[in-house]
Amino acid sequence: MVHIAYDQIYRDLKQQIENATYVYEELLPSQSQLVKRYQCAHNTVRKAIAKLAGEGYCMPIHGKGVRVIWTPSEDRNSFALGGIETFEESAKRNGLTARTHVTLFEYVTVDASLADITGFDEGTEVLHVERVRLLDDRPLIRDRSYYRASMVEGITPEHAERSIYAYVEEELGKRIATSKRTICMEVASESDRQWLDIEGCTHVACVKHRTYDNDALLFEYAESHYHPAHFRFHDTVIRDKA
Amino acid sequence: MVHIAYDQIYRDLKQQIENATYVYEELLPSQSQLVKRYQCAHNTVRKAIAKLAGEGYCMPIHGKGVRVIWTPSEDRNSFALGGIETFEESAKRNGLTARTHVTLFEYVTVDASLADITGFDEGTEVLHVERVRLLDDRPLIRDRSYYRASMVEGITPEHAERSIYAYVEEELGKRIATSKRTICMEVASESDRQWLDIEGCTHVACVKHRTYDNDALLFEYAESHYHPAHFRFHDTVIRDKA
DNA sequence: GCCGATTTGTCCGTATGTATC
DNA sequence: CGATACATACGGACAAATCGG
Repeated sequence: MVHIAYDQIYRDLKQQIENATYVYEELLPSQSQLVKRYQCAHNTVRKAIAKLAGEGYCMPIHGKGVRVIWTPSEDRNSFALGGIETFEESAKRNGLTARTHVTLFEYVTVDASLADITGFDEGTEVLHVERVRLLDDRPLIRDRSYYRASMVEGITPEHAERSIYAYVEEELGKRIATSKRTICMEVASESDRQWLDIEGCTHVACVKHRTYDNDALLFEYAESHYHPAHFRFHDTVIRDKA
Repeated sequence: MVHIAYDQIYRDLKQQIENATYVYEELLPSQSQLVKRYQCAHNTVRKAIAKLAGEGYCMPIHGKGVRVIWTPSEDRNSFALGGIETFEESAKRNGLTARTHVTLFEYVTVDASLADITGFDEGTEVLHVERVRLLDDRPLIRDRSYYRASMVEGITPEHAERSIYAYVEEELGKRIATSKRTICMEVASESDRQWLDIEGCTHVACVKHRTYDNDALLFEYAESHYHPAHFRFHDTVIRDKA
């Protein structure tokens, strides 16, 4: 007997919601019906529904059913995982072409203050990379990143021009797994004014994140400064029943 | 036999991580050990760990163990569910007192353009409330909200001065369940300049959200405009294995 | 208000697959 | 290769909420 993965059921239902097979405010077939349809266990269906609910497609109602809360206008597919619009998507949305410019590429040793900011232990060797992202030659995002040097061996500025993640995943066989972020607004700094095209903007959107590799060890700390007009974030919150 | 809820295990482990019983980069006891300790099923332990992982406390590594990735400096308790710092928490963090001022309280019928923005059907009766949140008498957040009128019957401006959520949950017995958000930066509008203390700021942080009640029906649409210095958001992203 | 059918929510115990060491 | 540890799935049981008669 071949198992139908919960992920299959998840993708199937997701497509049917986007297809309008099941529409906004409608109830999905009951879990027991889905169990029959997919010839699987109760828990397997539930896992698929939980994933859909976490992405804002539906919402289970105890004793009643699972209601669709997704509308066609929400094209969440165009957003990458995590909710923040990627640079390329922002480019596409605005009909522009994207480019990356590396402004700094050097190895440093983490001191006390940098340790506090980045989360790397003092004394750790890290690669410090600064990049500017351009849309149609307008510089709109500035990244300052620190990578644990032992995890990006053999990397060159050319890799940084393209995608460091791609290098790490494809060349080194590592996987980026979990990321913790803080989003806030910051007063535009001198460097922001120097590198970004933010005339008439007093503030920039700032995303700070710590990223862990497939071994759950801190791999990267980064701060991204966005032109206010080029930052968007999507999210779905499910409230606890406590 | 009394069942030990997965939520108990979740809270227990969470506390032990915050207690430094298990510390950063350490592996938690294996799931089979936890099964013995809590006298429960494998799935129950897994559900607790999944919840912790979703909140950035730990990260399971296939074939290896579950690693703690939480550090004491992350006081995520001070943030309410959902990652956005609440008004009261922001007040506490800055040692200030919070107050709410209702600037508008009227019933309207949803027209086409409002329907597009809010997600309510055209013709729906909604309560339009505008409020300003003050910290030590400095106005820093402006809310424009639309509530489905049939879901907030009997509400008064006095309720809005305190907490509409509290009224809805305690008086009407409704529960707010799921919320979908978009975060972006917007150019400060005339109203923002009129009501908020944002001198020297060209932009405000803007959070738009649609909230669904315990019946999974759209209950509220709201836009909150934040003073740039008073907006913070926390998040943990877990990457798919696809 | 009560009862019974339906539906979601939680948990158990077991089996098997897969990655790490 | 074997032992360990996480990942997925099954089938059954019961609890809790909803709804209609």
